Amino acid sequence: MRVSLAQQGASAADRAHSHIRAAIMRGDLTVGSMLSENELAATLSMSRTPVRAALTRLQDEGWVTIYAQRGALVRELTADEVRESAETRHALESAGVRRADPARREGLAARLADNLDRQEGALLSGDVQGFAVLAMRFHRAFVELAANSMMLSIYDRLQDRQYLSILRSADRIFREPQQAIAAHRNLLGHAQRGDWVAFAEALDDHQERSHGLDATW
Amino acid sequence: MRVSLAQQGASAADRAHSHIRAAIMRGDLTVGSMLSENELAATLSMSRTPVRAALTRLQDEGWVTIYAQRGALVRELTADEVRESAETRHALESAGVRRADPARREGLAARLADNLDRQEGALLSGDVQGFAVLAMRFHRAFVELAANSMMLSIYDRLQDRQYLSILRSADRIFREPQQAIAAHRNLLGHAQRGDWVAFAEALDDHQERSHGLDATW
DNA sequence: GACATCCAACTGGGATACAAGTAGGGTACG
DNA sequence: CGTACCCTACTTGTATCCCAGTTGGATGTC
Repeated sequence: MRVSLAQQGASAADRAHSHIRAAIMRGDLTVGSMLSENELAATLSMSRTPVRAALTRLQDEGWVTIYAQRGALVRELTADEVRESAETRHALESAGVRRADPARREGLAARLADNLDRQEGALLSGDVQGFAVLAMRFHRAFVELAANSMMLSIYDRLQDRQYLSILRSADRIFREPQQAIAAHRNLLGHAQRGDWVAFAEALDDHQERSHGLDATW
Repeated sequence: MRVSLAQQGASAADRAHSHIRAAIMRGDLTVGSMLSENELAATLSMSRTPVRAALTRLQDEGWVTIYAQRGALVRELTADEVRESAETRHALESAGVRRADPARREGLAARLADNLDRQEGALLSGDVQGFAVLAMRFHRAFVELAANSMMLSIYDRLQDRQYLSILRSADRIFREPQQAIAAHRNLLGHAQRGDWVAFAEALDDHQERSHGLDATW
């Protein structure tokens, strides 16, 4: 999730950025609500200037839309965006598997064994949020194989942005818990063998089954 | 290149952003030079506030690094960034070919025939910049196959950011003009047949040959 | 001449002041 | 009662002001 905790050394603009972002992810600031620079500045005990900078960044990242002279609206992801994000993450995960050097690949299963166990536990105990975080980390591991920080930062932004819609569509997973786990083990197997073609196809299938065209996990 | 022309309706911050960005791409603001908010504000006849917003955005996009109380430095791409960008663009182009629906694939050769001819012309006449722009459009076409605006916007940002280093490494191409064209035709062939595995491998090769690990074209 | 110190002139970060535009409600008029 | 209008209370966008931190050169000292 990488909700960067408000560091003491950070600038006011950074604090504002992470505060607003966290509030949206928590559901504290609901989709469709209008954000006022004045209001935010007051609650954060700072002036409008850093708040404004934060909102601009949040717009670049897709969290809000700023309407001139009217305000910043907390955006919903459109169906298209959800699909496009899934396809983009697919591309990055596949590229990670494709570029993985053998040493990294072999360590992968060991590194993810614990994660998979805990996924199962979360599914059985009905811990939606816990499962979501674990699954996100699981998928991220494939991108990490590429040893490419640029891909990772792009991937992280897409995944974070989708966190809410992932939570929302979680029930679909919980109806057939074993299938999701099986799909994950399947992906891991392909990745470990370095079979990126099979991986890509399995990931297509996984994305499809998990939620029509929703998030990836 | 998409150097967004300074629109009259745009805000001062937008004007500042596109002005500075264009100046860097033109080589007017050289890598390593220090930008002063005051100075930029003066030449653009506006206050520091919009300039400041523009510089912040440019930092997010990787063009400059802002040092507190010192100024904004026009950044050079590190070798790592060049490599990582090439790998990321590789992932997106391959994904485009993979996701292309047959109808789009078939139109591709026709759509790029003219481009390829003009590439050849630019190579023969020694028009470096012209060739660079054409080659960038050529590669972009593969991403367009995915019909995914998110991928495209990510790709565009990477490609723009790399424009200068592409120009710089152009001479390597001009030493063996026929090879570059042949590689492009080869890529196009794989794409048209929908053979994304072969496409990915050929693109690896193409990137390697064009410039060790430099830009993609 | 080499080095430490200090100071003045910068820098960007943030707060505040002002300008310009929007939306919505109250009011006057038909 | 319906409608057009206007005015007020908001909103963001930009300009200006203040502050703290950095830097590099001038100065004094050894």
